[in-house]
Amino acid sequence: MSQTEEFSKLLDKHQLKKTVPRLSVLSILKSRNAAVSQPELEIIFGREIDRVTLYRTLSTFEEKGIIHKILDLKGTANYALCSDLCNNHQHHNEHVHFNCTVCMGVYCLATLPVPRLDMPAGYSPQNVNFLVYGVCKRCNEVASEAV
Amino acid sequence: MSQTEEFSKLLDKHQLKKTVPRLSVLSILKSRNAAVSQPELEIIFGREIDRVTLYRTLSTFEEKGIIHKILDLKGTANYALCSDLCNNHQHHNEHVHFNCTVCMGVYCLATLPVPRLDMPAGYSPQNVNFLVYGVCKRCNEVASEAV
DNA sequence: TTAAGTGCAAAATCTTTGCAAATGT
DNA sequence: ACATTTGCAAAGATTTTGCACTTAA
Repeated sequence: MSQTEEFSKLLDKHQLKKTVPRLSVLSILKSRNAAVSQPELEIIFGREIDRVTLYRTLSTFEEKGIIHKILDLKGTANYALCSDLCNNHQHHNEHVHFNCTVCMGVYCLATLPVPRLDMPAGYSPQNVNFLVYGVCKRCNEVASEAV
Repeated sequence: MSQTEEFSKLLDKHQLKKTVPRLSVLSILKSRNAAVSQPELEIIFGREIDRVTLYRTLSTFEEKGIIHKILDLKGTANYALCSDLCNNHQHHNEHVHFNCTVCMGVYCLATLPVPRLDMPAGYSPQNVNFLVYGVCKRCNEVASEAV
């Protein structure tokens, strides 16, 4: 299935029209293996997509469970496509994210399972968000080359 | 040791002057066992402390490692006093936080240790942030009484 | 006394809202 | 043709900056 078909199907599934801004956002997010920050998306699209449209696109996608939001160190929103397991009721994006303090990139560590936790009595957990701060692989490599 | 003495010592330790805004902020945070959001602090202080002063107070406290910041569901900053283990180089606030989706409160689950994680090769972790979303004890109780 | 800290005003950002025009189905 | 979605303008909210006045040491 081509990417265009895939996106069409995805938007259809959620009764969303296939508009240029929506397809562009999906295309960018699909092309990355890291989460993309909202400011970065604004820069990528420039005048092609209005800033307000971007806000609305991202929030409808998030409501529908098409993408998920990761808040980084600075509280900036970063977005990544959800896996097929996501739906609009419960996001199963239960993997660990890594936020690099050098390049500020947000990476999904899909291979690391989120450990199980025993909540104190009375608390009903719904979702978890595990974020590790540190220096990512690429920034570590750049640092060692510079020596 | 009285609370006043305690705060004086804390501020001295970090070469910060003992001003009214700083002592007030410490006093509020000390009186809570949950983290307090910045908007809530603004409401609590009203005209007593300028909004800008509050921003500056919170950011210097965070830099010095006196308090730590937890970003909630909505990306709003919540602040809590650090334990004695914190210092300004490395915050050892490695415990799990719970963010209630009903009352929006942020609670420190100090009894729950943060599980150890094996990072993929090349990544240098510095700090972790484990946030669980759900319904807190009090909101669960209120809900069951209402039935 | 004097360096640090505060408060006010104002700038710079970020986010939301209302509505007319454009677009997808 | 019609409901949805977009883009613009403008309002609202949040955060930062500059500077004169105040305060702690």
